[in-house]
Amino acid sequence: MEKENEARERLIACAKKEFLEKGFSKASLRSISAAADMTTGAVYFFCKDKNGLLGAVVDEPLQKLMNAIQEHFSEDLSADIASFQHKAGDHDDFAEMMISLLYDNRDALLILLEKSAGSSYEGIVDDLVELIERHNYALAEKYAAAFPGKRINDYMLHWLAHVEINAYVHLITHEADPERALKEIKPVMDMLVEGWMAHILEDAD
Amino acid sequence: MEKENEARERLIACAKKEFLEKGFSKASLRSISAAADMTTGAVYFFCKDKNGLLGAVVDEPLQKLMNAIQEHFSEDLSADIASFQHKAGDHDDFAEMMISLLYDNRDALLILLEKSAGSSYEGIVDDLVELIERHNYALAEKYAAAFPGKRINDYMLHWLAHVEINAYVHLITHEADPERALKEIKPVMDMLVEGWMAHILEDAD
Amino acid sequence: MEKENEARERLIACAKKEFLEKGFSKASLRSISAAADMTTGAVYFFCKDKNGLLGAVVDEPLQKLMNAIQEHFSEDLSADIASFQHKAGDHDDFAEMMISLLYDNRDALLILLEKSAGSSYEGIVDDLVELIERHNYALAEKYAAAFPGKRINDYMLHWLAHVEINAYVHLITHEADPERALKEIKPVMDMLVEGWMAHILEDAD
Amino acid sequence: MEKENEARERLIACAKKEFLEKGFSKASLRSISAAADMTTGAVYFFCKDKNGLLGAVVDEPLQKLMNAIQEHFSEDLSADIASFQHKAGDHDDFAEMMISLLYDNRDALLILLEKSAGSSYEGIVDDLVELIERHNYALAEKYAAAFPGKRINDYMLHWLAHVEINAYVHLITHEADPERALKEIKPVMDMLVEGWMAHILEDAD
DNA sequence: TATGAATGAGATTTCATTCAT
DNA sequence: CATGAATGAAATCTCATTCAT
Repeated sequence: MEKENEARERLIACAKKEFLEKGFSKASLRSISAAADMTTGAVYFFCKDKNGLLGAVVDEPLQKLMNAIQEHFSEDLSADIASFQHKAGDHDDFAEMMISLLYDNRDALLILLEKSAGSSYEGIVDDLVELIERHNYALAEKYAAAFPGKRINDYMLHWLAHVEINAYVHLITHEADPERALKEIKPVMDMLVEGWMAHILEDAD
Repeated sequence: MEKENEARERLIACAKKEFLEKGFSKASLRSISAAADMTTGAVYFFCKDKNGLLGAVVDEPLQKLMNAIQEHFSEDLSADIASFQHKAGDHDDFAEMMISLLYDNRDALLILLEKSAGSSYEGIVDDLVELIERHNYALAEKYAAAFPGKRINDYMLHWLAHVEINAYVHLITHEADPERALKEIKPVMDMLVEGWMAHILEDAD
Repeated sequence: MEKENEARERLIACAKKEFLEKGFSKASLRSISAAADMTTGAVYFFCKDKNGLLGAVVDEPLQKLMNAIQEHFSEDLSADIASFQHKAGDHDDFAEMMISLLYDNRDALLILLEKSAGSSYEGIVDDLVELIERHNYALAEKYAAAFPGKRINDYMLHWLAHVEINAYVHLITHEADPERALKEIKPVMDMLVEGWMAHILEDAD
Repeated sequence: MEKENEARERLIACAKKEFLEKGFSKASLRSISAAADMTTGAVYFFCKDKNGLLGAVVDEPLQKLMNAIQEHFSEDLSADIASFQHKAGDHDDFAEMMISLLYDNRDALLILLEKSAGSSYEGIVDDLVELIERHNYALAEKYAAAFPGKRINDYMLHWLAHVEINAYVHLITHEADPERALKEIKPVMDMLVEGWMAHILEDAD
């Protein structure tokens, strides 16, 4: 029973290695299947195609990540946000969750976020950015309500979402140790919150 | 007279288009030369190889960019930096210069910065980050001198250089109009300067 | 059962033919695969590359040849060489062995020895010459011991090794029948032995 | 006036260099003309084609060599060969002539004899062998007249012609200095003469 | 369940040669 | 006298994918 999965897991492990080293486009199914000690034909038994093989590597971590973010956001928004002072603390929670998720599946997520060009996942970073962006937009609207004569700076909003995601991408790319990563990311997130509050609104007209 | 360069320019224009659409790796010399109405052999009369063709597209803009940055930095450092308050204004100059350079050759630089994976230029963004990082490190050391008991946060320094470059990459990617671009980038740079001053130093030990 | 190797053997047979006719460099994988009734891609399923295809043709005969020579030499040297008069007879054994090996795989060895320019095998004749040369040098040193005031003529030693190898190359090139070949090679080898004994030593200074 | 030949001579010198390094087949007209600082088109002004360029390099030395050999042979045969004892001395003359000719145009002749595969000159060594062979055959017939019951060993005759030519090819390949070359070739030629006399005739059936 | 042979289309690159100017 | 642009065909090699067995 378990044996049936052995080959599949070997395949996925080898695929992960190759994708990480060469990126999706340059990865070769031949060399992956050779490394996994099977034929190219076998790959097509386990997965639909090359893109499906990438899916086998990244789908689960991706789902976990998306779910966790969305769950966090729904709590975040439904909570009564009396003051934005609490944001920093919230971000600490968010950072801890993200780092725990990211480092549990670091290789797969590195592939997904940085090495998936050419696959159906190549726009995934933009999707994440959009997710963050939508959430932050809701937040910004509440914030703006307190400042008549101000309006949301859309470019800033988009760019900050972009930077927030890339802060995590940069982190898992450059820092292998999750504990140090948590220490590194905190001032980064603080800076982003401060920047958010200082610049997310601009003068109307 | 001008006719002599016609074909070459047609080739480079078509190459630019293809690189922009597909990226270096997936760009096809066949389809480039077909679009430029010549044989693949002819491409090799004009350029050494595929990488050389990319060079023909990006080398000049790249040189201009690097020279301008380096020149700016040497002025910047040699100037007497009595107070860091002036930094914001300095950044305005830098931003204007960058935007003018970036938008004069937007397509070529988009290719260089975002679509050059697989070519000899693929590390260029990291090179630029390093350039900024070295400059900022020198700045940070002067800054740190005024705060005993503090030391430079190396991760923050590197990440901020990274973000600074990517702010410009993001800008030319998402904003086609240089005047609007200048307006968009200003609060971004302000935010980075504020973040820099607030977080570039950390408590020693 | 045997059918599984059919295509591979067809390929190797066609490659042998083409290499023999055109030499390695001018041989075309396209025309080889066309002759073998398969696509060029299929060639790369069976072999690593063009050089590997040549290997598939010549490796086995080459190994046999090298092993046989080396084995003969180790017997030859370890034997008690009381008198050099026996050399002629020894050479008969050597000649018989060589001819039997050479004519068992005549086409492959013709390719290897005369048509492999441009491949990784192109220095193989020199390697064989060196092998013979080293062996003959050891022999010459024993011989020289009996003649004080004489020393080994290095150029002659090298040239004779060269001629010995080329005598066999010439033989398989010009004589298709192994029995006649054996008859032809005998006086040639006799002449080389006589020449060796008469000229391998020169007056010291 | 002389200037007109400057470019041509530069071209030929560069061609000589490239042919020597890469051999005729792998030599590239592009790289030759680039080295000679002219366009590929210009090559076709000076020479008919690639083969003609090789001709420009080797024709003159080749003619000199052929003429000298033929002249020597006609003297040799017309002379009254009472005894074959004189042959050794004759060979000394021949050797001196050959070395003088070969080393006057060493590079060109090296190309001709060893690097002309793929060109119209690729059979030149065989032509020279045939020239020698025909001459030696005439000699052998005179020799045979003195030994009834013997006949010419055709294979030996051909092989010895082959070896004689290759002795010179080997010489210019391995020995750069003409004086040392003359010293090296003498025992080689002696050996060949002795071998000739001992083995050129075989028992008639 | 898995194999291994094979495809077919594509990739980049090189080359001798030509010819209008 | 010489150029420089261009051709066109061929070269080797790589790849994801398929399918009979």
